[in-house]
Amino acid sequence: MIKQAEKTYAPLEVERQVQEFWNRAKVYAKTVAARSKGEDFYFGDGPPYTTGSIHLGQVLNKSLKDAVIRFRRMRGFRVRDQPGYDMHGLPIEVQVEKTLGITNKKEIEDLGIEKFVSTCRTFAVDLLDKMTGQFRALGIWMDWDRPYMTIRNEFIEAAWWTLGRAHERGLLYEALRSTQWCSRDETALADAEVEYSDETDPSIYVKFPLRDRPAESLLIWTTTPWTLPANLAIAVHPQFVYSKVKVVRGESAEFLWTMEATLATVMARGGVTAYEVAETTTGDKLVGLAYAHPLADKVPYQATVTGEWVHRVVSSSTVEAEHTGLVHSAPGHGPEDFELGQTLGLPVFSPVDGRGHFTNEAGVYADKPVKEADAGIIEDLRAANALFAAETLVHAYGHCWRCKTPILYRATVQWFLRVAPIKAKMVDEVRRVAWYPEWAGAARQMDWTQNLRDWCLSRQRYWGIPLPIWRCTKCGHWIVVGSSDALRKAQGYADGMDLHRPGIDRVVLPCPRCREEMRRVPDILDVWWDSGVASWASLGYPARDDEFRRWWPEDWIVEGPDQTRGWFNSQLAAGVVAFDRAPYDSVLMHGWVNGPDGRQMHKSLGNVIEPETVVRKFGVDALRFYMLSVNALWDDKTFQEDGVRNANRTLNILWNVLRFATTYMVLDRFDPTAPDFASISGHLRPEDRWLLSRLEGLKMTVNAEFATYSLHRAFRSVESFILDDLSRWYVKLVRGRTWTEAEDRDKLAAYHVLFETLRTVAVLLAPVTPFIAEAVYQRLDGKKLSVHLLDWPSAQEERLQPDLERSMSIVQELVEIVSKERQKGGRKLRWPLKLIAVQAPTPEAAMALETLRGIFLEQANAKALAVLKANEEFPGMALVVKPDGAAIGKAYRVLQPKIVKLLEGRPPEEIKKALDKGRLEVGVEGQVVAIDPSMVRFEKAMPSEVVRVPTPHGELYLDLRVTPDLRAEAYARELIRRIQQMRKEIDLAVDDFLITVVKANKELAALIGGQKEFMGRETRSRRITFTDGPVEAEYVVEWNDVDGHSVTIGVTPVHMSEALREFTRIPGITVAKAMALFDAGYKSLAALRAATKQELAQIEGLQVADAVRILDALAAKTDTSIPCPTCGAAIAPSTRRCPRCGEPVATKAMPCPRCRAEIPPGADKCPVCGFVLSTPATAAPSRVACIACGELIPAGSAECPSCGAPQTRAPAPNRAASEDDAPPLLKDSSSYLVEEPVPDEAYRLFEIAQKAGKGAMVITRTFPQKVRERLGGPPFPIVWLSNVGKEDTVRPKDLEKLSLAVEQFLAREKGVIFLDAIEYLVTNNNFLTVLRLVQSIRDQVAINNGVFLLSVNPSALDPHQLTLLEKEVDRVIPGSSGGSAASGR
RNA sequence: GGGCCCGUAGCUUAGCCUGGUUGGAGCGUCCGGCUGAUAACCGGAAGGUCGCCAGUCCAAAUCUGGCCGGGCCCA
Repeated sequence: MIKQAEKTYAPLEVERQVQEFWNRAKVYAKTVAARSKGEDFYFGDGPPYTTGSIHLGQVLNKSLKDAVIRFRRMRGFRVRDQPGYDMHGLPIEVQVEKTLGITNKKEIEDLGIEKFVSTCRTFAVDLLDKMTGQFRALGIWMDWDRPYMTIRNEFIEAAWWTLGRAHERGLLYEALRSTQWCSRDETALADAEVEYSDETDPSIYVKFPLRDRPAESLLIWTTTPWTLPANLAIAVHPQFVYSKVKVVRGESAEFLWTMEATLATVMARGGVTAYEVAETTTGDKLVGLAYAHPLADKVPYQATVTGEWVHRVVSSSTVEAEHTGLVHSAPGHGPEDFELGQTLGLPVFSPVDGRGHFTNEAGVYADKPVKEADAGIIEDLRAANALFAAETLVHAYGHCWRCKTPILYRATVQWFLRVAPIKAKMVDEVRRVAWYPEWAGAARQMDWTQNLRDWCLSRQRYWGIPLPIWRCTKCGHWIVVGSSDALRKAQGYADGMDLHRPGIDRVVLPCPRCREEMRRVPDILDVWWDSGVASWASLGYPARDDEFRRWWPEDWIVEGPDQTRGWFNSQLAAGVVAFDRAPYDSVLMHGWVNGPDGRQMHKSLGNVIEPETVVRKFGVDALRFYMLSVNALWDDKTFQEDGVRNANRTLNILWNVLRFATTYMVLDRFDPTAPDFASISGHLRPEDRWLLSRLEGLKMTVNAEFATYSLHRAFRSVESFILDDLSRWYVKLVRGRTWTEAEDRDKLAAYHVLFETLRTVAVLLAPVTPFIAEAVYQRLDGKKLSVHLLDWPSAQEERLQPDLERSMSIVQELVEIVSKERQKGGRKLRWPLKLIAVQAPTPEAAMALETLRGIFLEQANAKALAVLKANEEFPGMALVVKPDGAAIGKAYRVLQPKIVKLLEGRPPEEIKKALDKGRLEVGVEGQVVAIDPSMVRFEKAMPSEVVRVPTPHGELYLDLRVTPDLRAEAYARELIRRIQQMRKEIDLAVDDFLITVVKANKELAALIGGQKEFMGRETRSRRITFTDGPVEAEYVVEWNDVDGHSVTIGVTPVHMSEALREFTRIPGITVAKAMALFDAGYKSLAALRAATKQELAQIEGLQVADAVRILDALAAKTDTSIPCPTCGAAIAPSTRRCPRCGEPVATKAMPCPRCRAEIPPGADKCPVCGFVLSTPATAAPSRVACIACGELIPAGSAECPSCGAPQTRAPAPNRAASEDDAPPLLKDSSSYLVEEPVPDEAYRLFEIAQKAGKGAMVITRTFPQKVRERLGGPPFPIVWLSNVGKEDTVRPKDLEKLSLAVEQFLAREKGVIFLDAIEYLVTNNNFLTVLRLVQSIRDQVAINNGVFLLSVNPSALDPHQLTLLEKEVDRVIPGSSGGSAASGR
């Protein structure tokens, strides 16, 4: 049933209601269940880190996921939608450290790892809950009750198993390497964990004196002075050209080796202006030169270290041609230095500890944090005369991405994944996977993958997946434990124990080689390994493989650009390690959400916007809509609150349209299922067909755009459909139709179109704005429990009407031009135009104006439209009098000038009229002069108030001249507008009436006197009076400027709408009759109850039959259905389980009808004997093909959800029987109209009644014998309508005789009167006479407890006539070819 | 230095893949209109070197190359 939408769109309230409804009716679970038979679709959720609060980027991320999941479900897929959380790692460790008030690893160990890790767990779970709450509030439908968590044992085992696979394939190794190290967290970092940001560092040029060449030095450049104590060599590029430069400063001269190419720049750095090149050579010639370490006296190691290449110039092709071209090399620090050192056999000297402090090996610098030592080192260099230049520079430098500490390079022993052997496969997989946009894969991911280096997997921390490597304390043999099974018999292992540290550290295994103890390597795994294995870990693999076999690999994943090196990469690597393939088949990469200034949101920039703030203002739907439609998903977004405001505005307009539609539908008790679409389709106006065509086009666009994830285009097209097509055009066009009082099909057609359109829009919006989509659907339709249970519509191209759309767009353009010209010419829209002409329209435009003439005139507010040929003259040309001076002068001499002036001053039409009859006599200076046709010529001219505009569709003429009639109408409209505003101000119900008094000056009153009826109709004024005295009314407003006049308007509400609504609910009581009742003093149902039949029958406009009806209706039991407490559907009071939502209705236990055992509330069957109380409504509906388009639709659908075609009335199995589904039984005292081309259903009903023992009488045109053959049964009287003139015939014109026959029959017995020849009667009589006969028979059966059954072929009657007939009966029944449901009335 | 993305009105952007009416919107500004979906809404005007320069083409916001600016990632 349609419910009126609330007056204003309150997004937060809508969200609250809908969330509450979803929870109450368990809609999410039911939506999932409804697709349980669909094709599998494995969506992989990239696990967000549990930070406790979500940011706008995550709003985009999850909204996008939600939209696609919902879309897929509506397309019939069974979607795996388990969310995930990344819960291990440094951020939580850091947070916990802060909470516990500790700052380093030692303090953690002192506190106890046990306590630390358990605090981390508590934190993580708590943060997870908070985030889940926020995601839920965003309307994200995922399986929030069972997310995958990286901290679970089964997840840990999956990570172990995968590492085991790596080991099996020989990809795991332990090595001493220069690694990126976070000194705060005291752990190694992987490439993926290093984040670059600007840092100010020293930039120094240092001289390294050559041993065997006095006064000669090598000049190097570095930004990390703290690595100089560990310097062991200086690298040159063998092919670069180097110069020995003579530099003279003061007294002394020295020689510096530096690269030739950058000589000038480098010298400038050192402030050297005078220098000369003493020698030039290539790098290879310098190799082998020995130098003295300038800090040898500060760092004892440097004084003692020996080796072939120690403190020598070495050759390296990695040296770049910048700065001095000589690179200081410290194999214990830089990765390239390390590699170089390894090949040359240099020692790995790394005098820095895990905390980033110099060790004792660093001599005087011992114990200092390395960065703090920079200044001292620079000073020492200066003192040693080794400093050439010292500056600072700002450059991108790596930081720990979790704690932001600048990284150090430090040589440590770590565990690595060897990438080289699998890289080719990874690259192939990047190529195979479908990327959206394409460059995210082909360019970005490919670039990253091709440059991959070995992956450092080990971390020296606590809160993470323990590295499953056990090593023999004696022989050093190590193994990888691939599952907890392998630990089962181990010492210290208990079944089901938590696999985290420190418990796992106590597990000891026997060494298979030497039988000694194996202990776990204390490291934990990089958290990226956690997420990398998510696609199978979340499926419980390898512990069990049922889910894995069913779902894996992921069909689709979507994340931001940071995941190129993050999750896209870790999954790819882990997938290739474990299964030789990427675990995903398609990847969508979305952009960043930046702050309003276009920069990334950062606390320090003060440009952070919290999702919560935005949601509070505009609601979740607006935010989601904005996020998914503002630009292409893969482009970065500059978040603008105005954009969300705009989205909210669009949704508000949608709501307004809904409000508009439902307001009138509810007033008219519109039932979208009856009469059905087929019977309406003949009444569709061009604008209706236009909108439906646009709707199909919209479906096509949305579907096409969804296919390539161009969601912004999909949703923008929905938006412009709502705004332009639906709200700004269609609603404007149909407004008038909804005001029609009568129950006519034209209005029903408009309702149908509005209904269909809004319903479809709700469906199309369901993925992106799930709340308002649900709200719209529930108010409109609600046949299904939720809009999210509906099937996604596919477009029917054959329903497109491109010609009509083209025509409409031409008319729209022309209307637009007219309004533009009106604005220029100062004619408001309320002032009608006399005439619009289009000259030489293009063929398209001519067709448009022909088919859509009415729309054009109405929207342009013009009285007439003329279409002119190219050579035709504008019909509104003005007549101009051209007096013939010579002819007049000849006749009247000196009077000539005065006569000419006088003639020119008179209306030309008047002169022409007189001259056409003969001659015109005018008085000049006391004389009467006669003007004959020879003295005057007439010309035609374009009046100045006619505007001529060229348009692409033809030349447009607008006649802006105002006539008294037009003026009257304009003023009437001015007053109407003001009265309407007053209605609104006193908050009067739309369908209520007024008494209106208008005080205006005589001139105005006289002008608009003729418009009273128009004004009354438009303002629902039962009476309008003009007065010149004081205005007495309930509400009076003085309008000072009604286009120049002062008018006082008084309105007094009649307050009868409530009563009218109640009264018209009684079958057969029209609005007019209801008003008669009201006027007679019956203002409520209670008042009616107190009335007697006689009293009612005496009311003017009412008949005895009406009185009977009223009293019957009041006596009858009122609607006994109750709303389902869960979903609000109307259900019978005895229902135990709601057929719509499937939720229990009963709150009390009841005894089993069979065994008397107690059946608990909500149960469907007896727990003891199994007796089934009612058929469960949730039985999965089987699907059948639509008879028209072949789309698979739920069995029992009345209409195809895709093409709208009505389905034959195959009774759906398992459907709870309701009154509407049952064959309509003929009730006594009632009249029925069966609409069908041939009277099959009517005959069937008649037969049923007859078999039930009712008396019967048939009035027919068919030969009586044939009727008897067809109906059989006991004999019954037949009135044969025929002109044959036999005794038993009645001539079709002789309605009196017919009426008499009926009267006699009813006097004899109370039976069924079946008339199947109404069309025949109509063709032979005035329709109103036939209608009166119908009324009379109807009234007679009402009084005599008979039944009147009328069969009609709808296409044989004028629709208007059909409508009138429908109004006279109690119930209209669509026949066999008409549709499926009967319409109650 | 390398890879990728972005650059269109004051702001946010569509259009670019697949070249072709006069480059569309929204916000903001100014001016108007409308009035029972209106605490709304609608229209008009002003506002554009489509980052710049070349090239291809009958034709370039769109394709190609180069440059400039911004961003992300990598070195």
